[in-house]
Formats: sequence, structure tokens, C-alpha cells
Amino acid sequence: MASRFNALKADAVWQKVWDDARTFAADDNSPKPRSYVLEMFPYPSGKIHMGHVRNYTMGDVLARFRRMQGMEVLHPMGWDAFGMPAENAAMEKGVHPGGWTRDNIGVMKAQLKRLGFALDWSRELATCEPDYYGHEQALFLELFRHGLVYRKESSVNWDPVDMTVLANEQVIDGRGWRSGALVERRKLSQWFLKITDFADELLEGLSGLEHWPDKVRLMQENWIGRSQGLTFSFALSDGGSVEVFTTRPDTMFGASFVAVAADHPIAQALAADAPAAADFIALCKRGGTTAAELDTQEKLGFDTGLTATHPFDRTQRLPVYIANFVLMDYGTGAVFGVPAHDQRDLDFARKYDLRVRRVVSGGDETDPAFVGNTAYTGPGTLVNSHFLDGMDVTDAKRTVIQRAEGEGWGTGSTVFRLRDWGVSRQRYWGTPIPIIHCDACGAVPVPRDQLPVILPEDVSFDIPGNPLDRHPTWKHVPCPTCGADARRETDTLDTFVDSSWYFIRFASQPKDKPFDRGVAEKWLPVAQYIGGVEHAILHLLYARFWTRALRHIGMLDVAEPFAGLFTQGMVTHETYSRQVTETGSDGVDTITKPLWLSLDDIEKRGDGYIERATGEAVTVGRIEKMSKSKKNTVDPTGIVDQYGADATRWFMLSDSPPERDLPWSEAGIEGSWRFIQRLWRLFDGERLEESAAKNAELDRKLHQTIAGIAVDIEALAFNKAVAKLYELVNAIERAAPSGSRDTAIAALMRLIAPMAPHLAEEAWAAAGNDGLIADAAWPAVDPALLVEDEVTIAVQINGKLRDTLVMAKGTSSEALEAAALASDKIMRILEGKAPRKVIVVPDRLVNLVA
RNA sequence: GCGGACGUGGCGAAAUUGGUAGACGCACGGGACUUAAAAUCCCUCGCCCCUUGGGUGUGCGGGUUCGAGUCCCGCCGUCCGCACCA
Repeated sequence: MASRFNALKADAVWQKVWDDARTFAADDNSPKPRSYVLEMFPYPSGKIHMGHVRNYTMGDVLARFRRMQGMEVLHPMGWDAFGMPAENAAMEKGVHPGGWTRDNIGVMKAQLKRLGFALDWSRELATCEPDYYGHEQALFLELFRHGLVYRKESSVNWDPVDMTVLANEQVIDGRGWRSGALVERRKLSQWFLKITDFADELLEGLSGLEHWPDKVRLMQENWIGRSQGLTFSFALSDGGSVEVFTTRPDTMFGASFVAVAADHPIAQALAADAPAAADFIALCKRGGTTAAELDTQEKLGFDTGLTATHPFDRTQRLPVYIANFVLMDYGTGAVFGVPAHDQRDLDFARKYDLRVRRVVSGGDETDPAFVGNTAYTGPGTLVNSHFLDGMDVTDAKRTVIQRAEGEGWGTGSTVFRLRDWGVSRQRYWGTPIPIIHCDACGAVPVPRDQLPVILPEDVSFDIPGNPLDRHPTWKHVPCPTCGADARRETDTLDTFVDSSWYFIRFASQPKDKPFDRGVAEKWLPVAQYIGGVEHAILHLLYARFWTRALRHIGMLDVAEPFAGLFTQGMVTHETYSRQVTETGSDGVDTITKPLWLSLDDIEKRGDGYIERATGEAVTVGRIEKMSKSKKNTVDPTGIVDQYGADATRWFMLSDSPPERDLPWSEAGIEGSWRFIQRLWRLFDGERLEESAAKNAELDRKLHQTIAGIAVDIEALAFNKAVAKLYELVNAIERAAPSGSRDTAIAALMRLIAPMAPHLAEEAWAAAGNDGLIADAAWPAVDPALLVEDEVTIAVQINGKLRDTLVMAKGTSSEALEAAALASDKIMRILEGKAPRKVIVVPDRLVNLVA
């Protein structure tokens, strides 16, 4: 009688064996082909969640599979350990961010180990430790030395209560997400990295990333946002000039006004002595920035009284406005308005009654001069445009640019949407920016031998603001250049800097420098990177930039850090809620809102659920990403303790394609657990003696499965690999005892080893094999066994299936046609008539056209 | 508004890229074993009908083709990204 697989016991046994034997430590000097498999490292927020389990299981299957394929695999893990949540915890609970973070790392590391991931823990790193961020400071100074870092005044989202800068995504409806205070725009001196120097490279590089999802490449392309056009100047009536950028130089003759942003120097200068202009600028700044507001916001302008001279017609004077729809930080902060061919310009012109003149004809206007309230932005032929008349839009653009350059008043130019990367954060829990400010010498880099600049431990979070800034001693240091009293930079680096090079440090981590170039280049680029799509732009763009910057300064010869990228879907769950009413803030109105309930709060009653505590009916809501706020999370720890690591891993890989969301279900994990037990019964069952009979059909199924799931795993199509394994197991279970069956069971152990490694090791050892299955080779495929010798031929009449025939593979078209016409069913339907036409697809079908 | 993805049974999905739609799993239902339960095993399982058979079916409407889930045109819906980008 077969025993039951004791997952909890086996998990512990094999995890210890792997640990003790350092099974998954990567060897830098291995002669084998290398593969670097990496999942995005976690932020140590407290406990791991199902999303982590899914992410790391997928990477683990690939890593283990490639090991079995004979590769030297680097599969490391670490901690993205700096960030705001640690400071929030410090403020709320009175703990130190470092202690909180390191405690969380301890908990989460144990949880990851509990899942049996094939990780090289010897390379573990945490970005909050000086032996990581010290090297980051060195890299920052290298970029500084090469002119890729600069300091500039910039306007930021400032939370006046928390006294900190907020990222755009932390501003909700104009208020700080945490304090609820109205966010202010404030000018601050900030450090920037010159990512725009690499805008072209980063854009061009995308086309070489064949193993990236198209979606992510497109998102980065749009984010970088390259536009080509003409930059030129208008002469102004006050003797000055204003520079504008346009992508539509072809529409020059349709211009009827010039508009500048509220922050534009011309607007600012005017505001200095015209109160009305100042009022208008203030009005512009008050305008909301949310999508809905922008959509409905009226186009407003302030006439400066200045006029601009049209470069093609000196007699033509265009009014100059300050306008609320012109952005200072794109292009030159000034535009010329062509109402007929730009919707915003048209709205503006209609409001201020400016000239609307069509200069591009789409060809189908009944009245070529008429423009309604919809601007025409399509292709066409130039009209009303003197020497451009009759040209198409493309030719006209080229002609105008050539002429502008020839006459010296403008140049063809490229403008990017991408901005330089502001990396200053007024926070404690981050990498200190290694700069010292001296009144005499300016911003001086911290000398190499004084690195790392270590965060002081003795800080307090009882009042808002940056504890580094108010620390009694830390920031007071002598200037490294002149020795005078100077101050440390108290801003810390954006945590995206930490994650922009951790994959390099994983590959090589010498004590005395950020990485050893030769070793890092052995491993990089990462062969397969796996993580959430939420990092499609920021993290992945910054890491690409950082890698290219290191190449630019000659530190590392790698162009792209991640050769393959996979973005996995979220783990989702139903939500449960009960409506509650409460009195609004005015004390009169009542507000009805959902009170979210966790799975533990409810119990099944009939078709629905009731809340345990109150007995009230529960509304089953939509399936959403697991989140604390909706209380629809399932804790992986409880699941692993109940079903074991392998069943948990198996469920994560089953059914849903990995790029799609995975709906969590209790029934699903139970199904996986049953399958693990089913496998164990096979492994633990009776075997025949060596000489037993063959089963050709099962042999073929086995080899098709070996080949098939290798393809599926490489493509990260784990759900398909899982389905193929179910098919093989079904076939083995149905087969009578034979040598083939025993062979298939032995091979099956290795086939499931990447996914259910504990079960596989247990079975491998029980079967009397030496060594670990983790080190075993992937079963070899016999190509002769991949082909079927019989095929099922579909017989169609007019494309409708009428019969099927089992024929030898490779049967001639003539024989197939004859067999089809000889079928009883077919003869009955054709009633003796000959088909008009016969289409034969060998080994597939016969279609008779009646 | 711009850009993109997707839409297949009660559910998660598969379909060799134009060739037998629904593999595989979950759930439901029926049965075997058991005093009983659990576990396990077997069977049915898109929908409809006049049920050894037939009709119909991949969001909707057209089209191309001997043949369309797959290709083309037009709608509808869902989700994601960006957003006054000149």
C-alpha cells in the first residue's frame, strides 16, 4: 500500500540538504554555459505575499530547469531595503527604520526559504547596508566626475505637513496621500542625472530587445517621446524674440497667434510690472492637473500686447498671449497657434476670436475655406500657403526646415518628452548623497577614501521633516578641498537608484569596489528578468540608463541589462463587503460606503456569505488584486504550512497563463495538493523487473512530453507545461505494467523536479538514485519517438466535419481521397454524386466540395 | 482625447499560427468501494432537438477562402498605459 507524501517533513529535509551542500551557489569560473535568471527583488515590507510567491516560483522553475539542461545558473536574491514605509513605521510605532527593515528581512527570508527556491543566498544583499550603498555612492561620484550629474532649481510637490517631497503618484487630488495636506509647488535645489543625454540610445535600444513584451517597449517608447520638428524664433515688437518648437512647420502660413507658458520668462517679466498679468499667471497655476480637470478646463489666455513677426511675411504681426495650456517644461515653453490644424489652438482661437485659416486640405471639404469646430490633423495638400501650395505635408515640412536653416532663423530639431531624473529626496532612509557643500568651493564630492558616507543611527522621527537635516553633528564636516567649515548634503538618493544596479552587484561583489568588470561581464546581461508590469517604465528605464551610463564612462561593457523580460500577472481574489452608513463630516449627511471584510470575517451560508460577528449578509464584490485595503489577501505562510511548498508552487503555475491574473481559490490549491499525492503514489508504487514488455504508445507520449515541456518552460508557458504533465500522468496511470511504464515514471521525477522539487528529491532518493535530482540532467529526447505513425484524418464536406479516418502517417493524397470517398457516412451524404472539387491536406484532412 | 491589449463552456484555459473548437485543470452531477465518512477509483459534462442521428456554437454585423477562434472591414464591451507634449 502506497504511503502518503509528507510534504512538511520532506520540505524541511531537502531544504537543509540544499543549504548544506550549497547546491545553488553559482560558480563564476564554471566552464558551463551561463544563464542569469533574476526576479525583481522585494521591498521588505513585513511578510511575503502571493504575488511574491508567484513571481519567485516562475523564476525558480526556469532556474532549476536550466541547471538540469547543463547550465551554470546565477539565481540570486536580495532586498530593496530603503524607502518610505520604514520611515512611516518609525513615525507610527517609534521604531528605528533600520531595525524595522532588518527584522522584516529576517521574516521574509525565512518565508522564501520555506518555499524551497533554488537561490544563491551567498550573494544576498540589502541596499540599506553600507557595503551596498557605499559602492553606490562611489558610482554616483563617477557619474558626477563625468558630468552626468548636475544640480538645478526645480519645482517639486511639497507636502507642508510631512515636510517632504512627494512623487507625482503620491499626490492624490492635489493632496498628500498620507497627510492629506494641500500639496504646494516649491522650488528646490535638486540633484539630477542626465538621462536625457541617453534618450536617443534608450529609444533605439528598444528595437533590439526582442525578448521583451511589445507592450513594455511601447510604453518606454511613448515615455521617452521623441518628436521631430523645427525650432525657430519670432522677432517681437519690443525688440526681443521668442523661440518656439513645432512638429508642424508645414502649417506656418496658418499661424494666427503665439502663446507662452505662465512660467515663461516673457510672462514672468510682464508680471513684474503688470498686476493683471500676475493675476492671470496665478490663475493658471491654481488649475488642477488631474485628467478630468484638464479635459474640461477652458483654454484661457492673457494678451501681452506684444506682437510677433511672421518669418515668411514681415508684414504679418501675430498677437502674443500667455496661455494656460502651454507647458514650460516641454519644447521651448512657447508655441505658435495654427487653429485650423490643432484642436487646442482652435478652441483658443474661437474663444478670443482669432483668425482661422485652413492651410492643409484633406481633399474632401465641400467648402475648402471653412473650418468648423474640429481641427483637421490628417494628411493632405498645402493650400493658402504661397510657395508651399500643392505640396503634401511631408514635403512642406522638409521645405520649411530647409528654408529656415538656409535663411538662418531656425533649425530642424528633436525634442524629447523624457526629463532628466531628479534623484534628491528629503528623507532619512536612503543612500546619503556623497557631496559636501562649501561656501567657498561649492559642491565638493566626498573623497573616495571617506566613503561610505554612513547614515547616522541616532535619529528621531517625533517631528516631521528630514532627521538628517536637523541632526546635531552629522552634517557638519570640513570641506575636503579647503578645510573650511562645510555641510554635508542632507538629501538622500531616490530608491530607484538602488535598484538600478543591484543586478550588477549580484554578479560580482568585491569588497573594495562596486563590481569587478570582468566577472560582471561574464554574467550580464540578465538572461531572463521577471517581475510586475508596474515597473514597465520607471525601474526598467532607470536600470537601462544606469547600465548605459556605466558603459559610457568605461566601467562596464554592457549595453542592455536585461536581455529577456517577462511581466507576470497579479494574484487576485474575490472581495467581500458590507455596506455601512456613517455621518459625514458636516454632521448631517450620511455616507454609505463598503466595509471590507476578510475571509476570516465571513462564513458560507446557502449561496452567499454572512459576516460571522454580526450575521449580516455579505456582498461578494469583484475579483481584484490582493491588497490589505480590500482585505482580500491570503497569507502564503498558512497555505505552505497546510499544503506544503510543492503544492503551493504547483498551483501558482497551473491554469492561468503567467502574464495574466491568477484568481486564487481554495479549491485550486486543494487540487494541486491532490495531484502531488497522486504523483507520490506513482513514485511509491510497485515496479516490474527489468525485462518487462514495451509500450510503444507510452514511450511516444513520454518523449513528446519531455520535448514539449522543455519548450513551454523556456517560453515561461508554465500552464501548458503543467497540462502536458497531467496528460502524461493520466497516460501512465492508464497503462498496464511494463518496462516502458517504469521508464516513464523514472523520467517523470525529473520532469516535475523544477516545479515540485521536494517531492522529486524524495522520490529520487527513495528510488535509490545517487546525488540530488537538482543536479540531475534533463531526460534526453529520442527524436524518432516524437512522430506519430498513425494520424486521424478529418473528412469534411463543404468544410463541415462528417467523418474521421485513422490512417498511416504519410499516406498519399490519392489514397486519402479514395479512403474518404469509400467511407459509409460520406457515401450516404453524397448520394452517389461525385464531389466538384477535392482538397487534401496530407496527414490532416480531406475536404470534399459538393 | 491618444496609444495598446483582450473578448472561447458554470469557471481557469488550450488550439501545431488558416485545417477535427473546448486538450488539461476546477466545479457540478451520477456510480463503485465503506456500517458510515474521508481518501481513492470509474462515468457524464458547450447549447438545442425528432438522440445508433442531426442542428448550432469562439462578443455582434459583414467580407475573403474549399475551409476562419485564427486574416480583412465596421461596431459593442472590458482592462491597461499616457495625457493640454505644440
